[in-house]
Amino acid sequence: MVRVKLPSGEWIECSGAGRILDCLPKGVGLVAKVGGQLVDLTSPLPEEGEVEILDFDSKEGRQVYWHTTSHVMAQAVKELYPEAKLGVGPPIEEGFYYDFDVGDKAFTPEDLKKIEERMKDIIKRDLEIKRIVMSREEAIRFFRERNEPYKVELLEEMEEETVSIYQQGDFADLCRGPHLPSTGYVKHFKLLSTSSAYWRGVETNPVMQRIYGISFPQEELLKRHLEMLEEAKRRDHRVLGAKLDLYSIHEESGAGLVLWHPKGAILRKIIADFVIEEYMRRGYQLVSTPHIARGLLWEISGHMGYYKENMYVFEKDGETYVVKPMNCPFHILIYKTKTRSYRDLPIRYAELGTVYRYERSGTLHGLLRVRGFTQDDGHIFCTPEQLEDEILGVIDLTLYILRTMGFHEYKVVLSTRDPEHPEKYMGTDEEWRRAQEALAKALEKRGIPYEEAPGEAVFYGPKIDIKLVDAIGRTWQCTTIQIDFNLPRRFNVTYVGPDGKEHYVIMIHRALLGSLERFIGVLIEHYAGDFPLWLAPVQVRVMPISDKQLDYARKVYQELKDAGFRVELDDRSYTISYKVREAEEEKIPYMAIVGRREEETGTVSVRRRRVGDLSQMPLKDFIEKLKAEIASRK
RNA sequence: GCCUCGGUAGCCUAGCCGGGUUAGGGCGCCUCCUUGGUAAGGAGGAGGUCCCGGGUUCAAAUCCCGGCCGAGGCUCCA
Repeated sequence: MVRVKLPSGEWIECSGAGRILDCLPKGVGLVAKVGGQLVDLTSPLPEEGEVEILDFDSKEGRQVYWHTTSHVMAQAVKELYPEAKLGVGPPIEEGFYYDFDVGDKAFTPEDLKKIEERMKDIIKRDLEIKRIVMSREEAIRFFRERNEPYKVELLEEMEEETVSIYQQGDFADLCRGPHLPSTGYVKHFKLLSTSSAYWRGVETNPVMQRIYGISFPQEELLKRHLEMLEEAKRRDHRVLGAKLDLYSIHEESGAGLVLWHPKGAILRKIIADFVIEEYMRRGYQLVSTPHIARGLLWEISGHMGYYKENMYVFEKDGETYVVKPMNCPFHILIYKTKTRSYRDLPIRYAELGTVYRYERSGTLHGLLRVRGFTQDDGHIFCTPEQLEDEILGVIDLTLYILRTMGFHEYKVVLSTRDPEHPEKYMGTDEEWRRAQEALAKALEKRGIPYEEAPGEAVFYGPKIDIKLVDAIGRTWQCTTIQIDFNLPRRFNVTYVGPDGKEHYVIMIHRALLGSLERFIGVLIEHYAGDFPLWLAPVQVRVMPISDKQLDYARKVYQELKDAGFRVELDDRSYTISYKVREAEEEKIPYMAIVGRREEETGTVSVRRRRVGDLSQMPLKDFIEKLKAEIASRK
């Protein structure tokens, strides 16, 4: 007797020698979980114990669904282009892809249509998907016969002695599985894009053609997903950035170098002022350091060795200089101007430091990936005992800032060292143990769920990365909190302990917004350009109904300006409808409309963007209303 | 850097496949009329190296080759 938990939460009981699938109500479930292990619904029912059935509402269910769709796509491609060689085809965060070696060919949109048609046909055939277990040797022979060299290469590098192959009709793929019971399980799908990718992501390897797609069990879900992709396009910060007149990037001045226009510059200043003020409140001291430094500094820091490719280096009078790619060495030099006692620690330096890093041209992307950017950088020098409290402080500060900026959901990753290869890392075992523990404990104390990523730490220390989730569910990496065992040694950064001896400080690098450029890019997409009042580059536009009210409009404008608001006057001789339409499109939060009636009563008619007319009110009341809304930062 | 796709006025875009009058439209800009009460008032006008170079042709925005630039990916990362 086996207890089976259905996706609905309901339990049923099964027994017998059949497949798991046979005891389920028709159409229920995509994959099963037995003893923590995902298995095919077509696998035999265990004799006893519990089986959990998963459907598309679970992450695992979706992954299996997408994985099978990728096999269906691969089968369609093989049927249409028999010469295509299979690469790999996994499910991803949102959908799936499959890589093919098709020689010089590239898939066109018309090819995708053809492939989609063939996929529909394969789904209609409702081919049974069979799991076949064989020895690795057998599998190598199998794929060699089928002329699939990439599969053979994968197999030759595997350590397992037996492997599984999934077969549907004439199509077979090396695959761990599990998969859906038959191709008919795939319902609604769409091939989204093509690109090239190197075999196994290595530049010297052959180029393969990748096709991305997505699938859903209900048409409605597919429709919604495609709408979400449209929505993401609508929010593109590069389009909005131009439309809202925030910034531009020019061929003449260089790719990846941002020119902030008045409206973008003010947005940048509002954000910068906000974070600096908050830093000062929390015990940071502001420092400021130059844009260039002698090469010597970067020799000491080690960047000349392992980071040289990314640095802008130049010569003057036979001396090498470097445009700074980081701020930390400067902050260290400031720290080192005095002998520091443990009583002086922690010392927290902050700087909005503009750094320059050479990035390959293909990687540049609007504001999200640039070559010159301003980090909201900070370095904390502390003792090992202080580490946990400092991390707590940084986490609290980060969450406060991100929440204020309108982000309420996060994904947190704790990157730790690879326990198998401690020799790849700087610092002692004790330091690593202590640091990793401090990071984990701080997260736990705040009840923040996180994912641990062993082996993902950089060589100089463990780190916490915070990815924020935006209004339409996409994640963006901004915040990083890193512990550094390397630079204190290279620069001999120490403090005198209670024992009268010198000890290396613990150094924490932290950038909370990451960079102003990237953060503003994310912010534009998050709000779709429709910023809350406290961030809006223009908060109010005063609009006279006709030229007869120009004098009164100027007076209103001046009073609002004197009250400290970011205000504009639309003194053009256009109709009010036209001015309203334009202000709405420019996403200006408030319109102060003044006509004869307002002039006579000393009032303004207030219109809130996207809401409409809020009716006439005394100018004083409007000012109070604005002040309250700005103070709420909502 | 590599692969794919693209490049027509400040911006968006038709024309390109099947070469053939002065390259068409919209926004914006300028001038004039209009002074209008909450998402486009009307008329007129200016504005183009059709990315650049070469080739094919009687004829090239259109076809071919090379280059430059951009976008989407790969890779990397804040």
